[in-house]
Amino acid sequence: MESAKSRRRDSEATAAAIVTAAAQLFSQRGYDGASTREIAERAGVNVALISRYFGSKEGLFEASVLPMLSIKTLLSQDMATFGARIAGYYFDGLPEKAADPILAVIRSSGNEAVTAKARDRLRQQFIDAIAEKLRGPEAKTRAAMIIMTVSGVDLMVRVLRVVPEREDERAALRDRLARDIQALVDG
Amino acid sequence: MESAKSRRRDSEATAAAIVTAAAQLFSQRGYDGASTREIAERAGVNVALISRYFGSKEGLFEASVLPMLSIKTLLSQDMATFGARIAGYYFDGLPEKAADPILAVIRSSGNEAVTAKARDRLRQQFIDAIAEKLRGPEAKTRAAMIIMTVSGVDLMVRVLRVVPEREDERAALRDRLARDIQALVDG
DNA sequence: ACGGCTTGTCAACAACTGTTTACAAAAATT
DNA sequence: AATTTTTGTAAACAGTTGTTGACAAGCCGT
Repeated sequence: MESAKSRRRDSEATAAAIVTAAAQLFSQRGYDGASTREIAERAGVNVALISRYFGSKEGLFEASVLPMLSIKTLLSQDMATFGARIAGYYFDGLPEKAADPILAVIRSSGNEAVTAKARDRLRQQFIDAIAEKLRGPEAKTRAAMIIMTVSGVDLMVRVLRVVPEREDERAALRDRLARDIQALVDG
Repeated sequence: MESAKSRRRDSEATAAAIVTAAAQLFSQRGYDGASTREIAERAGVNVALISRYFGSKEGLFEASVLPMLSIKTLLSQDMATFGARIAGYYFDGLPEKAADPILAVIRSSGNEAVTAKARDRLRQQFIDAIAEKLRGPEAKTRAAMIIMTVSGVDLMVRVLRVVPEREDERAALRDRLARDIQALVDG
């Protein structure tokens, strides 16, 4: 993170620092927009170490963003409150700077090589993972609808930052979102 | 479009060719990913003409992508079939190469200057435009839900190309999408 | 304290970026 | 027909990109 001079030499720690910085910057600027030099600088590390530890920029993307593409934590809790939890995540004080793998994938989608890698993981870790948790008919279809809706929210709220200005309108949208997603969960 | 040599000199026509090529490439690769040289090459035109006619790359983005950010045509028809038309648009033979302004904005979202310009237009031309067409309570909220859902579909289908492999699953998803969007339209 | 291995630094590379400048060719105007 | 204005070309610019190779510094077992 900071002052590499003072830090004792530790390859694991520096590699981890690179991964953390990369996850943030890929989320913020996308794959092409985030330069290796900026990543290295934020990690308090020399640029050349990216090549050394991850082979290439693409290798770093795989090591930093792809492993985060999962919503296991959200799925591990009670599915009866899934809609409310999702809606709350996006509308109740979202952390602006935090690394968001969906954000990273979206902003990197101009790069086909990167997108292809994310695609499979997205299918497994999101749609299939959700479908498994659903009871009732058309589980796969409903899971796809959920992920489409959620990613649309992600897109509007986090990527484009198009949200209602008035507080009551925001609350209304959050509640509606919670209800509609929950309806898809319940079937 | 092609062979500029043979074409008679016509500033309007060449400017239009640049706009067309730009709309395609911005959609495909995003703002940063699409280079001025590639745009010029596709338009069959010298790179320097981009600066001459549009001032800068950003000027070209404004002139090519922003004007397309509208769904007036989809809103001008009978709103009772809105859901089905949207669903059909995405699931019945989508044209891979066609320029898609939403796609362009998504893929350019790493660039804040560009995103800011798109934000306002998106609010006006999409959310507000839809809200005007809706009858019943919570029109604005429902409009926001619609645009979130649709953009989520756009994201999954066009950007990440995550769609069900089996034909019947795709059809089920399309029908479900049509119904759910229509439900939001009807209130 | 010495050798060998790991970890980090520095400078350079070739390729590409958006933009500008000076100039040539074509068209319009006189 | 001569001249001015518009339209297009070519080359260069200054900057950034990802990656690499040679080298220095730190750490370890002996």
